[in-house]
Amino acid sequence: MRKNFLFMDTITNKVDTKGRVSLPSDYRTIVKDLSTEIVCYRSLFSPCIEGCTEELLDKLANDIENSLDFFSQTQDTLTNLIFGDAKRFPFDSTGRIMLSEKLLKHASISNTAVFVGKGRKFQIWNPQNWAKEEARLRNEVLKNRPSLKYEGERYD
Amino acid sequence: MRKNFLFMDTITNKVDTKGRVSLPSDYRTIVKDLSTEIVCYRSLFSPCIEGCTEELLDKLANDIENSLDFFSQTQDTLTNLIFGDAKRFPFDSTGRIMLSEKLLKHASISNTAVFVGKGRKFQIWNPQNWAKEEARLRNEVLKNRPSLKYEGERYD
DNA sequence: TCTCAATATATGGTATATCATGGGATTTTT
DNA sequence: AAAAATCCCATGATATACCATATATTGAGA
Repeated sequence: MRKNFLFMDTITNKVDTKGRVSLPSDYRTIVKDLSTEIVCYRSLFSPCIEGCTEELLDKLANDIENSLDFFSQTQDTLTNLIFGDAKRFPFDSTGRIMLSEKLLKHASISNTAVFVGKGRKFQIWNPQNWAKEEARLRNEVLKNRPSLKYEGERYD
Repeated sequence: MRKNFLFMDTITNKVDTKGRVSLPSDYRTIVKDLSTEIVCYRSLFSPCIEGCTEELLDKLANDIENSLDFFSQTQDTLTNLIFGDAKRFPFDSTGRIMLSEKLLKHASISNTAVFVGKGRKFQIWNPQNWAKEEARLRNEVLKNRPSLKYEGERYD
């Protein structure tokens, strides 16, 4: 897995009538040396779209493949949901992608989309929903400061 | 195993009176440099058709052959069933395949087929059945959030 | 610190290419 | 000879590529 690339910052862009949005240029440069597309899917737990490089999903596919769990049930469930939903979104020379109806609906996005960096991934939110969610998250963190455990290999 | 090919997304295509279906173009490009056919077989656990590249089945055969795994006996049985059922389905210049009666019946497909990406594999469902199955899976995931953790990365 | 020019990025609109699908012609199978 | 499978062409819908304009960001000079 390539290191030193992180989706960061929060950027607000317009969605036109055809569903086109400019992918923030910072995000584009992350992918550029590999390809000209990004992968998006409906978040399983939030009303937003999630995005990442195909590289990340490819790694997931590999790990599953090599775990000798070709027939495992849990793998089955999750791979169905993630790969079944994920789709490549190529961006043209002007840097736009065309989000599908399904994705836009899931995130309640119509005119405006907010890109929120999340490290190896990013999310796309409806502006109002993101404002609320961010407030909620900040509040939660203040209340019970969670530990960022490194031994357990969880960084989220 | 070749990198960077993933069956993704969910695509709905028609099955015409002759039994022809367009293999989604994204799926075709995955196979194109190798061949012009895809392998399909009846899913062992769901009322759907499964598809993959011949390459993947080849890898499966190899893995079983070289496995010292204690449970490989079970894997062996399952593999037998798959190889007994699997068949190559060539697609023509317009990208269509003709699924067999046996497969269509197993998945209860008549007019419409839904292609569901699954990483290195994909599935073909009856539309109603897939809708139900997807709902079920999403529900299950929401109830008891399983972790898809591999070497510190989270994919969900 | 401010202003203005230069550059990069975002957005709107239009032309072009691609894909799914229907139908007919040709070949193969039984 | 009949049935089935394969191939090939035509078409409408839709996504993609491209060009043009607007907006924002950056940097230099005062």
